Amino acid sequence: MDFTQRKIGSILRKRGYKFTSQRRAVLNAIAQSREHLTPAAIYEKVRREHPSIGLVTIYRTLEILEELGLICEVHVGGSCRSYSMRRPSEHHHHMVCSDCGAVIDFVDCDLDELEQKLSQETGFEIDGHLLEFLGRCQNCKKLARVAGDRGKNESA
Amino acid sequence: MDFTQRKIGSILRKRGYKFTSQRRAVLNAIAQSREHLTPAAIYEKVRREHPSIGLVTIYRTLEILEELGLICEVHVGGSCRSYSMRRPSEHHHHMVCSDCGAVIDFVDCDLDELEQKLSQETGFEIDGHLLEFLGRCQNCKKLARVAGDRGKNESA
DNA sequence: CTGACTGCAAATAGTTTGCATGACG
DNA sequence: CGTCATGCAAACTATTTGCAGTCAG
Repeated sequence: MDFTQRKIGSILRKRGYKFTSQRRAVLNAIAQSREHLTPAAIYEKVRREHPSIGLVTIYRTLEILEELGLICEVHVGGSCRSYSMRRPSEHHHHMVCSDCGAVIDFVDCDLDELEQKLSQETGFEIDGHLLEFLGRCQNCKKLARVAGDRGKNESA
Repeated sequence: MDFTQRKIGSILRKRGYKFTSQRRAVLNAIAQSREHLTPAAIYEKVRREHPSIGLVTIYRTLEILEELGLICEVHVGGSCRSYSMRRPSEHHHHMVCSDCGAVIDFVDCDLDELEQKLSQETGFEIDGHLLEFLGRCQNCKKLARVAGDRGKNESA
């Protein structure tokens, strides 16, 4: 992880926020998961080590963390509010597994050229883009193949 | 518009759905707007000519229209549930104006190469992608410039 | 200490479901 | 005519807000 707890703490404090145990727990939950998590999922995770935490706190913490750019949203696939850690200052995109929800980041996108072309053609002033690939990760692909071999009769 | 009312009617009927005046109205509302509309916005629009329509009907109609591929969702920018007409059978993407909400479609995306590369590197089996550009359309750009010239003091 | 943070309960907003009536084909 | 669609009310889910007690700095 590129952002250490310590570093995050100081980022929060610099902005006048406090680094409470709840916020630490939320951050941990997100950082420890390679998947993107919904507020509810984060709540469940955090509750294990912090049974008294309220869902409200999750929402408020997510709002702050996003404002500070410490986490970022994932869009593809149903729920529109899932979060994962952001690698510092990297412009990046997501590849989302539609089966297990795993998210792989990648940096590589050659959209500048397209961006310029579109900008010229349409007169748009382009601020940014959202690029996400949706598919199946290696693991789920394997699992699906096995299940497929076994379940050739019960195909719905 | 590439889908005529008539054609849409027959598409619906082919699938066992009926082409009611409410569905026609919803379709009209979406087709007549170059912007993407939220269910609530569609509701308001449709109510003008169809005061007794229920919001529920909007939701149910949108579900069907999306299932049939007649409309498609836009993601970028706050609300996660906005719809616009889909040009038939075109794989396309959106350019969304963050000021006025205008959506311009474009077809051109050279992501196959990137897709293959990512697929090889990560083992993902990629099903599709979501690509949206966010920016300011020509018109809003102009307006902003004028406002900016006038309001150089009152910048909030 | 003091202001920011937390958890609770309640308020909102957005979306879905059950049901009796009404309209399409 | 039968089936699917509609509109209403109510149920749900997700998210936000108000408030009094609590905690970090």
